[in-house]
Amino acid sequence: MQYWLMKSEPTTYGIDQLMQCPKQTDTWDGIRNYQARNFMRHQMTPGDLAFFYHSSCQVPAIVGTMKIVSTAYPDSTALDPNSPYYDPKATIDNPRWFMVDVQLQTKFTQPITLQTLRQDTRLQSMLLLQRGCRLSIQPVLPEHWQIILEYNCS
DNA sequence: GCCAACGTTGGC
DNA sequence: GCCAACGTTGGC
Repeated sequence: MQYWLMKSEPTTYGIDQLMQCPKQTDTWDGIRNYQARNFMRHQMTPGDLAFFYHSSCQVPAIVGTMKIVSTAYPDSTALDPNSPYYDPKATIDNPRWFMVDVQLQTKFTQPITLQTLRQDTRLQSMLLLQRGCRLSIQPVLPEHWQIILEYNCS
């Protein structure tokens, strides 16, 4: 069982959209970065938990938690010419990109902002906080997971 | 909107 | 396989 952090721009797909889905479950599609894809393909397991992170917005923040509820399978948006995530190099036989299903677990009453995370010296080694880290799916250490969750109780 | 940092592409 | 050029991410 592993912990993750998954980024999304709220103007494209925010936590409220996930909340409104049937069973609060949806596909996490559109990942077009090999490192992020490989995490999904080879390391994510149903039952893993992930932070939902809002990026490229006024207040970048962790806004809730999700559960991974499927293994990785081909990302259909890569095959759809009408999708903004269309990739002409993807084929049925060689899908190139993958996605997983996620289910919303909790939406935090207060977003835990990037600024808050940066101020906590215990979190200094988090990938998210490293200079220039653009990885949109990244592992989170169990101790970091716990520390961050405590912010939701205070 | 700026720009630093990073990832990808493609010629050689 | 190198690396310059280009595209993207994402905080500020």
